[in-house]
Amino acid sequence: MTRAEFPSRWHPADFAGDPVLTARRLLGSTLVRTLPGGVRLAGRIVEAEAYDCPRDPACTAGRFHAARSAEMAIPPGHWLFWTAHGHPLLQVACREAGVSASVLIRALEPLEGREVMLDHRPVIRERDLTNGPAKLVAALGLHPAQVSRTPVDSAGLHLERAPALPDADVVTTARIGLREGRNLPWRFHVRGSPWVSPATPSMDLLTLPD
DNA sequence: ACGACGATTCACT
DNA sequence: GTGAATCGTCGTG
Repeated sequence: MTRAEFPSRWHPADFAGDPVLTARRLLGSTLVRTLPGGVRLAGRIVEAEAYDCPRDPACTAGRFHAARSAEMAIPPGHWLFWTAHGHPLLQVACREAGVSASVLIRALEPLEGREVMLDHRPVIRERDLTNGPAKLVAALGLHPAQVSRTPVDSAGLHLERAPALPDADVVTTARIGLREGRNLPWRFHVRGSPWVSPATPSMDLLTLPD
């Protein structure tokens, strides 16, 4: 029963460390949603960001994370949803329970279940299907109440591990949509992928302090 | 109870 | 590129 499955899955214990390293390492892995009937919706992770309180200005300066006790209580390796502008965003809790650290999955390259995803989220241009954090949640038909707080190797939503991408295939940039913490290079995406979020081009050229 | 504020998206110009 | 919609969360009264 405990023999390794192939392809191997990410397990909760894999998220006990630094969310920045984890976000980088997650690129290339596959996010799989298995519908009740057994149909698989899957996408390759091509963009991810890290959040890491309290050293993260995006959290501390703001009173934001501090009071979201429900999110902070989530143990590492479990799914959670941050909401912004009314949209639920899929993340994985990192470090340890009680600490607000996480990886935000920002974009996918659709691999399986394209028809169903298009049904969930009708779009004109195919590339708009999953090229944003709230878009991929909609395309996969994820509902926070059902998924939040479940482990990353759950039957309904799990992660299939891929070999780490070489540095040459990864672009590191500042995070998107923040006021504070813009100087931190905590966003990663697959170089040249047409499936990353539209905000990418300008961010690529951003100069980061050392 | 009320108002301000986004870890976004969409429709425009 | 600019601006509006949107709604749950959080701070204040």
